[in-house]
Amino acid sequence: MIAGDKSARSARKAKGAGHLRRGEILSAAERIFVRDGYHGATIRRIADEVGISSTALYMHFRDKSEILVEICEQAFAQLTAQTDQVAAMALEPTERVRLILDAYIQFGLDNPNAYQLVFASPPGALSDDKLDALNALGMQSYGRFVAVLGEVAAAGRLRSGDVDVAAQSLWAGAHGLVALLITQPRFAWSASPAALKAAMLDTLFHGLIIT
Amino acid sequence: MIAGDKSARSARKAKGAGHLRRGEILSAAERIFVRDGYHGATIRRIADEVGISSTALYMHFRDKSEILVEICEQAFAQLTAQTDQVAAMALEPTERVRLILDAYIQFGLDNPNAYQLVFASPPGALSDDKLDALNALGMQSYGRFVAVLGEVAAAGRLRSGDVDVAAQSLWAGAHGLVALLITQPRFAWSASPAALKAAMLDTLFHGLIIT
Amino acid sequence: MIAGDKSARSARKAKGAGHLRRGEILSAAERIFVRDGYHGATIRRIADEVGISSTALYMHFRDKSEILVEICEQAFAQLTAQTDQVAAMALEPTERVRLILDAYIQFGLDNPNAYQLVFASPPGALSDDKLDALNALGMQSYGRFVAVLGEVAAAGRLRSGDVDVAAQSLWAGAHGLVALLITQPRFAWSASPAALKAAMLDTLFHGLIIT
Amino acid sequence: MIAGDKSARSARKAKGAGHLRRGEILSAAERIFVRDGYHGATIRRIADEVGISSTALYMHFRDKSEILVEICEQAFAQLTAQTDQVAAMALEPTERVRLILDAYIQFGLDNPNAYQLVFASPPGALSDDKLDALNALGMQSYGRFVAVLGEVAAAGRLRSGDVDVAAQSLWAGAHGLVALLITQPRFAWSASPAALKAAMLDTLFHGLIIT
DNA sequence: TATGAATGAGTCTTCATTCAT
DNA sequence: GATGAATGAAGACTCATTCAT
Repeated sequence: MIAGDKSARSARKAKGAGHLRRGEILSAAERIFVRDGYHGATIRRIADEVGISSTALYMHFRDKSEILVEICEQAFAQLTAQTDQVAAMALEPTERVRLILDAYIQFGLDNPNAYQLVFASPPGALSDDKLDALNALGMQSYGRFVAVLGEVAAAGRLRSGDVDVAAQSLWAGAHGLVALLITQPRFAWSASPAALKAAMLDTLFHGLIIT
Repeated sequence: MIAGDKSARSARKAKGAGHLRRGEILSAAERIFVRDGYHGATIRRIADEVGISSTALYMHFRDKSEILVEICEQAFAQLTAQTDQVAAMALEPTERVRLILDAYIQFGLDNPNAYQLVFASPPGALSDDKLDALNALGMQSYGRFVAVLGEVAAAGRLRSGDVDVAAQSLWAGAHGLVALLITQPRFAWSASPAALKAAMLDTLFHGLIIT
Repeated sequence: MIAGDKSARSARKAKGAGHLRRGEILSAAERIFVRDGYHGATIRRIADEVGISSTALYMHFRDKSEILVEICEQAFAQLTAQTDQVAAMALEPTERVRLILDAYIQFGLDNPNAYQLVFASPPGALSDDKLDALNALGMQSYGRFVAVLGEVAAAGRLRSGDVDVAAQSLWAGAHGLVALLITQPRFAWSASPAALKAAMLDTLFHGLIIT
Repeated sequence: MIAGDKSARSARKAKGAGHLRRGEILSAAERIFVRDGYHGATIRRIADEVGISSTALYMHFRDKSEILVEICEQAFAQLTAQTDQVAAMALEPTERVRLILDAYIQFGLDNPNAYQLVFASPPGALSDDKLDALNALGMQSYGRFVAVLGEVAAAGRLRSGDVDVAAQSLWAGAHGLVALLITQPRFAWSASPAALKAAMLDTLFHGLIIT
């Protein structure tokens, strides 16, 4: 039913200005989610930011969590597309792994809002159903990544034996940098985000991959 | 718990009683912060968990954020003490660096509540003043860590030239693992937290430090 | 229903189209009034049930209460017609009184929705004007009934002296059964509605009318 | 748990002024329920009537339906007590049956508010659990009544064979009068409520009971 | 005739906080 | 040191209704 609803709604909105409003709301919500966190992003504040009444939000989204979910879905879709693109490049597997991670970190820095939503949404914000759905989406991108890393392992270029553990270490390293840069803007970082990203990738690659 | 309360009542005029209450409140608050997130941890729920009226909380803490701050302070104090202890050990600097990071990760896994509070407290929860104070505390522990890493660099054992960048990479790597393990319990981790911790430390050390 | 709509569109300028819609809306509203009560019957739900937009309802009815009123009017018209028909039969007055009451109860059981609306519409739902108008309609049917009962009295067959009091007792008895059967479906009724109806009529007749 | 809660709350309130407030709220709510119906009786209006903030209501009642339930419970308790008292009188069974019904009707006329709440609470107002609980309470009073009517039957004084059907007819008759008098104040009643009550009881008794 | 978009008032409920006792 | 009662502000959400198209 939900799926039916949605397809009906997209059909409706495709022909009119509804699409625009939906987009406006999503980006306003994203902005506020970042600035004030999930609970600070109240329906009223989002509506104010868009310049409409709070009631009007309910014409476009069933409830508050639907806004959150949609933002995450968009972000994940983008991430997966980006990962797919890099994974399909005609390059050495090790280079592709590095590019994927590079793009991942860059994505996090470019979309701190969505990134935080996905990786640090507060307990209770989303129902288990929605969390599961979101997790499944996240797995798509991660799956691509592990596949390429598998190629590296198959080529005998992985220092550690276990592909999964290696993948999780790389992911954790990338995530750590994104997360800290986002949540600790007051920290006295000693270099630009780009430089820190490069340093982190160097570290992880020296650490894990035989070049 | 309620029974405990009552038995304590006979001794409530004893000098230390207020202190005990404060401690009870702090640990109750910490428990709930973890379970329900910052916004889920309401004054009433904390008071119920302790077994006192919500009004009574205000006899011990000026407001909700003060509870939060105190939890963070305790956590940081513990972290700093632990870092100091390791830093003072009679070991090779590289070994001390590794032990510090190991203890850091372990601390995060053991105190996910406080850890999240400190490194992912929702925007708006704390005033800028309090954030600054907390940051200063955090710097103590971080400063110890950088000092030891400086010894490593001085011994020419640092692959990268910049001590600060190296420190930040190591921190980010450690933080990433803690953060993901805490916030993604649904993920299909391929090894135990301890094993993942070891793998991450290996990676970071192979990557950054000349052994 | 939507398909039906579209096929009707070619003929929409035909005189009766508006009338059909009106009827559709009324029966949808009636259905929902029963299921969800007056306040549960929202404009949107009615519109959804019909398969049109909520705005479209306002092309046929000035506001929500107008729908309510019209349903009641229809019900009363039906009740009056039915009463008239029985009252005109070539039967003993006592038999006609009984048939009228029988039909009244049956009407209530067959149209619990409308019946409740008329006899238990929630305060505030209707303006005083509309209530007066509805009352006047109700009086038509009641008037017919009293007239026939007058014939019974004229024939000296009424145990009690006062025709009006007798009429009101009979009405109350009939109403009581309808009302309880409608509002207390969870009660452990010991017989079918039809049997209870017969029992109630027997009681009232033994009680009031000399046979 | 609910039971535990309640007993704790009564214990708390028993010693202070809370009891008074609770009572004030209940009677204010009852007044408004009558005047405006269940949905018209909003938390805010009730609070205004009492002269407190709407928030304060939640100190005394978990939610709106709890107020409703408590009113009904009180009414039922009163009704049961009254029925018990009459049922235990040293009178002929037939006289006791009549007195019970008389008191029942009088109770409805004296407490139109609670009466309507119990016998015409709108769908959706109460959860099934609460409805069941209320029904069980109602059955107590009804059970007493049926017992006395059983004595009448045992004495061979019941015109109809089935005690249950007879009881339900009597109940319906009594209810009908109460319901109409309450909901149709605009009707041109030809006698006082007391007179109509007497007439109704005469009718029902002539109809059902052999004197 | 019909609609999508919008709105202001209002729903119940929960929050952190205060005050008299 | 502790409490019950209270409150104003705010939370998400729904309502009947309107208006431009």
